[in-house]
Amino acid sequence: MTIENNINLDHVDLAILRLMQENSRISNIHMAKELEMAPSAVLERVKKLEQKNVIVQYTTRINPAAVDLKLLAFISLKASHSIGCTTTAHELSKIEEVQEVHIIAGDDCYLVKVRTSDSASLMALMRNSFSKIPNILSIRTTIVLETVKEQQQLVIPKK
Amino acid sequence: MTIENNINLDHVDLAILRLMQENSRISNIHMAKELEMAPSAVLERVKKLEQKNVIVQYTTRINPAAVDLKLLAFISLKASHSIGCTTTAHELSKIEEVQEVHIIAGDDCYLVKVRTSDSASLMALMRNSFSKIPNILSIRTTIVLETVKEQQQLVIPKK
DNA sequence: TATAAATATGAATTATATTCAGTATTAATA
DNA sequence: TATTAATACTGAATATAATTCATATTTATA
Repeated sequence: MTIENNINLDHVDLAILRLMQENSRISNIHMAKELEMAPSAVLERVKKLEQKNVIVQYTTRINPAAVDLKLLAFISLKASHSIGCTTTAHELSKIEEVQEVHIIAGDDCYLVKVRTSDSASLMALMRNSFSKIPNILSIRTTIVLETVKEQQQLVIPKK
Repeated sequence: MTIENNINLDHVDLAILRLMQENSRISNIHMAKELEMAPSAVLERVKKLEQKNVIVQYTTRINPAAVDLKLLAFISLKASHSIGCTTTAHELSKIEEVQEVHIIAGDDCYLVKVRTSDSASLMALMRNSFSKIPNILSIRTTIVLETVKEQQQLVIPKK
């Protein structure tokens, strides 16, 4: 399911992905016009992209401020290797406010992206959730002052 | 357009956001059943959320490996303050492979998220794009070995 | 409480997704 | 290269869903 094997996307597939990445609620008819083919053919390809797990999810980007998540922070964590790396990573993943967990190369072990309403709730989160995870040696928090670009989309290659 | 003023989302709005975040292609009828109200009423609320810029975009999450973007990296940049902070940030934003640009507190100035196919193309990117930006004092690259959680979604508050 | 504004309903209409049989195209194989 | 098999596309028919709108209900405000 997760691993892709014999994926071979042609330029039509890539064009579909580009369109759907830009607007997942685009109609088949609109895409079909754009691509100069029948709606049913487009639909067939989309279904195939879903099956092949090329398309992971149709989602909605929400203004964080509108739902009171104004504080964004990146947290670097170092942990002792007494427990497996993925074990700790999964502990981190369980925390609701944690949006991303990456295992990274270098001195630190994990890089975590967190959203909270404000610095007070970030503090609370550190105290109540992060500190509870065993074998963590150090925590370094980087507060984001301003986000200039946030393109959750991928740059689909030309060909 | 960007700044939210008198936004007041009730629990129905939040429920809609939760559903659409999970699946932006969910039908109105399905949502209406879930929320026990008429499809037209749901539609009206959705349109309003779009207008209010609470809903930013309907997008499609694509498996990065499927489009040959297997390398994820975070890059910390320090810059001299000879030029305004946002100027440099916008230069960084122009780079296609750059997914996110954050202005951060602390010693470094910027945190940038980048996706490329492999380390070679990351190198090339550094040489051809990042190095071209004036007044950059230092660059520190963190390679992601494995992503354990990648929830681009926000945790919509209960109430 | 009276009035206005906002929100909801449900039926009618319009638009879109989905299905499917037939056809074309492409790829594989002898 | 000819033949076959597999894959992809088309277009019409059908099913499903979005959208509109007149009316009703609820909520907020004077």
